[in-house]
Amino acid sequence: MYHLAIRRKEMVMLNQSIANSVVNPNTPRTAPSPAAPSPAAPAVNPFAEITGHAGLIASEFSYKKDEEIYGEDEPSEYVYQVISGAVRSYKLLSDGRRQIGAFHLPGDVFGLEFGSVHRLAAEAIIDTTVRLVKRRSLEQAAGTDVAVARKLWTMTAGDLRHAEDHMLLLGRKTAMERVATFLLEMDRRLAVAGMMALPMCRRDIGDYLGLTLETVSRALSQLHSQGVLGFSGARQIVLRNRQRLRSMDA
Amino acid sequence: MYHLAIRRKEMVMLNQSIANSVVNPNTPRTAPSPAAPSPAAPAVNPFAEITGHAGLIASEFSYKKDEEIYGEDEPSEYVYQVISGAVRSYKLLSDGRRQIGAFHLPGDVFGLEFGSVHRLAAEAIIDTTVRLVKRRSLEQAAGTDVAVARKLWTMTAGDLRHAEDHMLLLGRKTAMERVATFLLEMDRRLAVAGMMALPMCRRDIGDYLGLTLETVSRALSQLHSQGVLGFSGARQIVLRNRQRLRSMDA
DNA sequence: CGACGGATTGATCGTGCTCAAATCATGTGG
DNA sequence: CCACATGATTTGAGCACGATCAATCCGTCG
Repeated sequence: MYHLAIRRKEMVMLNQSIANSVVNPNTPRTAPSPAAPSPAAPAVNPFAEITGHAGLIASEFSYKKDEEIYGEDEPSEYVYQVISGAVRSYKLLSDGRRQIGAFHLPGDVFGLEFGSVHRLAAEAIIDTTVRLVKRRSLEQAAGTDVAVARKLWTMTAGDLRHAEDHMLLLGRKTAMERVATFLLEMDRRLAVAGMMALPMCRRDIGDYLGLTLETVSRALSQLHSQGVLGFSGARQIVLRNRQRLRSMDA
Repeated sequence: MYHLAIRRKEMVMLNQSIANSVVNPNTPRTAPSPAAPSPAAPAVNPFAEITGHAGLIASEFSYKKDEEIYGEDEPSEYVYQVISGAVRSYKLLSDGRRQIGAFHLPGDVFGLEFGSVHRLAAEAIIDTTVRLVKRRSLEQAAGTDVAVARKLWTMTAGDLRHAEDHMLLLGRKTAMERVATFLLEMDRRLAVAGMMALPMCRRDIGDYLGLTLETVSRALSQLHSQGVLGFSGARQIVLRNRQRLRSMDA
C-alpha cells in the first residue's frame, strides 16, 4: 500500500497550547482574541453580504501555524472567512493517509456545513486570522430571509463545483497534469504582480493532488528546467509560460 | 500516460436517434413521452416535497440505454429525478479519459445546478425514466418560499458530501479499498433481499473509482475467491461478509 | 447456433511510490 | 555576526501497484 505515513497532526497540540492566550480555539470567544485589525478584505465579500443582510455579529480570531481550527466530525459551531493567512481542509484515513479537499485563502469562506458536524477538519497552514459567525444565527437568518438562504446555497454550490473538478483531477489526471492544474489555480487565486507566494509545503500540495511530496517536487523541477516557471525560494514561484502550462493540464 | 481511451460516447448518437419517437431528448416536451406509468417511488421524495410546496409541474421522460440526458456545459433547463433505471454523471478530458462523479439510482435527484449550465454530463446507464421540472420554476419558487430554498441547499449539500468522500477515495485509497467502498455503497443503495443488481458495467465502475475495468474485475475476482462475495452473473452480487469488506475500505 | 459485447485472466510495462541521502533555507543561541 | 540545528526541498535508485496489451471465456440475444 502506498503512503504509510505515520505523521499525524504533527506538532499541532504543542503550538495550540501556546497559540491563544487562554481559551480553547475551538470555542472562540465572541469577544475577539488579539487579532490583526482587519486588513485587506477581498473585493466581493460573501460574508458582508450576509451579515449586512441579516445584521449578524461577526467576530475575529487568530490561529498559529499548524493549529487546528476544527476537527472532522466535530460539531459545526461557526462559519469562517479567512482575513489573512491560509487554511487547509482535509480528511484522514485511519492509517494517516490524508486528502486535502481545499485550500482557503484570504476572502474565502469555509466551514459552512448543511448538517451540524464538520465533514472535513481544518488547520491553519500559516498564522491566520479569520472572521466568524455562529452557524445557528446564519441558519436562523436563512429561515426568514430568502436572500440569505440563497447565499448559503451559492456558497455550497461553489464548493461542489470545486470538488467536481478535483475529482476529475484525482481520478484521471497524470502527476504533471495535476501539478499544472494546481499552479494555474494558485496563480489565479493568489498571484500578485505575476508572482505567487505559496503558503503551503510540498507535502500539503501532494496531499491536495493525491501525490507524494517527492513527485510534486520532481514535477516542479522539471517545469523549472523547461523554463515554464521560475523560483525565488521554493515557495515563491513566477509562471513564465501560462499557455504552455494550460496545454499540460489536459 | 494512463488510459489513452479512444471510446467517446460510444454508440450514443445511434441509440439516441432511435430512442424517442420524435423530439430531441434534451428539450423534453412538457407532455410526457411514452413513459412507464410511474412505478415504485422511494420512501422520502425530495421532489414531492418541493413540487408539493410550490405547486410545480413535474413531467416524465424516458431515455434508452447509453442515451445522453444532457451534456457538460450545456444550459441547465431541467432538474431530474430517477423514477426507474440508472444514470451516470461524468466529466471528460479532451483525450477521452472519463471521471464518473456519481451514479443516480431510483429516487435520486440529479442535474440540479446553481448556475445556468451543467457541470457534468449525464447519460442513462440502462433504460431509464425520470421525472423533471424546469429549473427556472424551481429558482422562482426558491425566491419566494424559504422552505424550497432550503431544500435546494440541502440537495446540493448532499452532493457535496458525496464528492468530499469521493475525493478521499480517489486521492488516497488503494484499488482494493476503492472496490470495497463501492460495494458497500451500492449495497446500501440498491440491495434488495441481501442481493444487488448492478446496472453499470465494469468500465463504468472503473471510471467511477479512478481505475481500469481490468483492475476492478481483478479485485472482484479476488473478493469472490476469498468468499467475501458471491456472483450470479457478473452484475448480480451478494455480499457474504460485510464486516470483512468494511475492514478493507480503510 | 452463432455473433457480439462484456467480463475474466494472463503477461508485461511504466508511472509514481518508497527509501535514502544530499542540499537548501531559516531561525537560534553563542 | 557566525555556527549550528532543524525542517523543507531536491535528487537519486529501485520497486510495486495498477495500467496496458492481448487472449480467452461467458452470457445474451438474434
